[in-house]
Amino acid sequence: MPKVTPDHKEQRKQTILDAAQSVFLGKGYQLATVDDIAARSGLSVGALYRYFPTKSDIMLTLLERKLGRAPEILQRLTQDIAGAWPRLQRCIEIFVHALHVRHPSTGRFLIVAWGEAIQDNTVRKGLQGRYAELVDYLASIIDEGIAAGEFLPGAESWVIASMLVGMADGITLYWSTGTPGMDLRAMRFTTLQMLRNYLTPLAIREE
Amino acid sequence: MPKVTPDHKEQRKQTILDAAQSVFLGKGYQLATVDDIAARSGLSVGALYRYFPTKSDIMLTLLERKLGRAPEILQRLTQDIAGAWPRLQRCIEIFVHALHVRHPSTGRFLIVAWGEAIQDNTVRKGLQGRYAELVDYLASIIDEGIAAGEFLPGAESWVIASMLVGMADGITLYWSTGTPGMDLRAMRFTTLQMLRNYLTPLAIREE
Amino acid sequence: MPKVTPDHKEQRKQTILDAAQSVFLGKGYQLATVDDIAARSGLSVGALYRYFPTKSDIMLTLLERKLGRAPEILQRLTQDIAGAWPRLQRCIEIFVHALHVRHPSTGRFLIVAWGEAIQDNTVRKGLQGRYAELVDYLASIIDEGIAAGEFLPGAESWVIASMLVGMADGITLYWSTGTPGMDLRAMRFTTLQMLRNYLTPLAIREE
Amino acid sequence: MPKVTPDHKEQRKQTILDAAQSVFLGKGYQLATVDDIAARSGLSVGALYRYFPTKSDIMLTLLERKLGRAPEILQRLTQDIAGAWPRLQRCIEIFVHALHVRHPSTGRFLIVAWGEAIQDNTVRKGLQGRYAELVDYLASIIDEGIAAGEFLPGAESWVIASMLVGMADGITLYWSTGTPGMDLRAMRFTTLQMLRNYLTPLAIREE
DNA sequence: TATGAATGAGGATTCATTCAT
DNA sequence: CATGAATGAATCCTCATTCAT
Repeated sequence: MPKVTPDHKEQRKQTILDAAQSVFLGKGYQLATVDDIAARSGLSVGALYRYFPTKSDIMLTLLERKLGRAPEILQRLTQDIAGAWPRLQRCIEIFVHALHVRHPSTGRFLIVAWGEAIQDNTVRKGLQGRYAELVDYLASIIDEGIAAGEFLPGAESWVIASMLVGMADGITLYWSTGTPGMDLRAMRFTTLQMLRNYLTPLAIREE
Repeated sequence: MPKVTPDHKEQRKQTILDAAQSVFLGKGYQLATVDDIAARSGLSVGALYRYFPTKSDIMLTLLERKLGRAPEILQRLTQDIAGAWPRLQRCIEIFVHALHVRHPSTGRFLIVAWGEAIQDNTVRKGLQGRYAELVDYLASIIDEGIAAGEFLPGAESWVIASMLVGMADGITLYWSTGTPGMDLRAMRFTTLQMLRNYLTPLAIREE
Repeated sequence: MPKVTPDHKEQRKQTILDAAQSVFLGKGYQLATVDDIAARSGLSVGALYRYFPTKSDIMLTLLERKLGRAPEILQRLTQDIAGAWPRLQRCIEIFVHALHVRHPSTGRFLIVAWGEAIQDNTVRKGLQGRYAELVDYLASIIDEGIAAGEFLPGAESWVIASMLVGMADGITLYWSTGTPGMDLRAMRFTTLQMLRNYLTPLAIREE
Repeated sequence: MPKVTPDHKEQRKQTILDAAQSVFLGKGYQLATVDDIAARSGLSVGALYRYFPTKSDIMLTLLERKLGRAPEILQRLTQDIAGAWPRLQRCIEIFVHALHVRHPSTGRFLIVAWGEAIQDNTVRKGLQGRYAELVDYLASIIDEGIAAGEFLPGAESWVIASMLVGMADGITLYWSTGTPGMDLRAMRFTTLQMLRNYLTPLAIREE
């Protein structure tokens, strides 16, 4: 009789992933040892290898769960909002909020992942996939706004979305490493201002 | 017996740094071995250690020379341009140009450096310092524009500059790793458009 | 609750031994893991340890059952044959037949056992004991032939028997590993020819 | 300036191989650790890996040098002997002599190699190749004897040679592990006797 | 100065064995 | 009795750094 097979396994995996993340955040992937992870998770090395065949798989799973789900989550949190502009606005607020309050560690993990992306194709593809999904979603919002006559007709949705995601990740790099003098709130405000200026010119707004 | 003291040493250092960079770009810092660097540079490991006391020092020097000089270079290339807007415009063009044509490897090195920044304070400080210098310079241009009545009086120069540098680095991450579907030219165009809309509202432009 | 005590245990043991043998034949003893054996036998590792206290014990039991019984079996199959020469002839035929048709895997197991004999005294003693028993039995046949005037009086039975067993095992090594170009039938024929020439010289045969 | 490149490297290799052999003879290949070999050779593990890329390569090289050269050596030692029978006789004497006096460890190494042959194709091929070469050489002697009218015309040289080599290796197994009661001298004598009886029947001998 | 052989601690991974359920 | 998760010592191999020549 299997004692716990159903979710006991999932719990263990999660324990390991949590331990791994916290170790990775401290020393990066390469410098983190499997022993470190085992120690932090309270398991033995051997046990760890029952759940992940390789140190690399831990990283990959972490990547998938911590970063890969971002697009889906963002979508879930905003899809019910009416109006392209409010939805876009909400996306940006969520990003800032997440960075600021909710998951400050995710930012650091993004950096660790980028560090590995240089020599690990799977990691690189993972990050690029996440990027594409985020851009797609933001672009779809903008397109919707254009279609609804809410936004400037000629706006290049994909370009704008790319810039937003790029800026988000760039800012994450610095913010997550404690760069002094960053004012996320002001950046959010200015970004929204610029977007509004650009997407909804006077002509439209006045209607 | 006489020769080799003045800049022969500097040449050797540069050879090593070049070799190191190309190795780092391929496997990252941790996975690159000193033997790799020695082999690529055509020198022996022993020789290498005459110029750099530690593998880490190679990285640090590289960081300083390849990334740390960016602010200074940007400044040198643009300081003589008259007018805040043309100068700002030029900065963005230079960035895109550098990414696109001139130093495509610098982008990858930036990623490698970020990977190390997680656990290496010196690297982190280096990256943050570069960030601060770049932001300072861009902000100074904007401030100048405001002072000259060229830009919107209330614009928060430091915030805007932060956003620009953040976006630049974020885009660099993806671009340097060959993310498909990125249109740097269009991004540059749209960025300039947005900035212009924001910084020089109709009221000012009409004057 | 009642059942399983008499020979159920023996059946289990046999299942395990069969599984173990087939695993050993594939990767040798050292490389075979207890998990391998458990998997092949359809039992759990834990169950396996109820029947054998140690991986080593599995090997030892296997050695005893698969190799150690050979002398006894050979004896049983030939003891009723009248005449020393027909009996000797039959022994050689049985050996070739076994190698050829019946138990091709036994040969490979002999090799595995020899591999262990280097560092395991018990295994070594087991193989040497089997050797001694086989030699003893063959020598006893020859001695009988001499006593019966069937064979050359001065023949050194133990020496000849040793040579036969040695040759048998040597040939087994190569045959069991698929060495190309071995003609067991011809070897059997020539061996019998030589033995006959040697043991029953013309003088005797003509009588 | 390379300090010692020419044969310093070969010397080191030999040192390592000697150490490895003595370790292998004691615990077999699998149980022998690289640390064992390093310790016995007086070198560090790291040094060892400068000369052999893998533990397995040490084994393979050893196989080649200690066993693979046997056919060549046998040939060199006997090729100048006139007459097929004297040459065949000498081969057998050399084998017994080698086993007895000169290289008692080679026999044990043969066993270790066989133990690996089960799961290592290269080792298996090596042993089979050595076998084929030895058989070929002995068969060529016999063929020569037949051609010269010295031996029985119908003798199947390859079969006889196979039997001899098989017997040699089989006997080696037992002898090298100290099996009691083996009389190599008597075996040699009886083998020669049998061969002579078989290959040079009275008809030929009387001529 | 330059060389590259040597060092040896450290890291990922395996596996015989135990034991709570 | 059976299960299979857990343990952790042991193994192969790597690599930054040193130093004799």
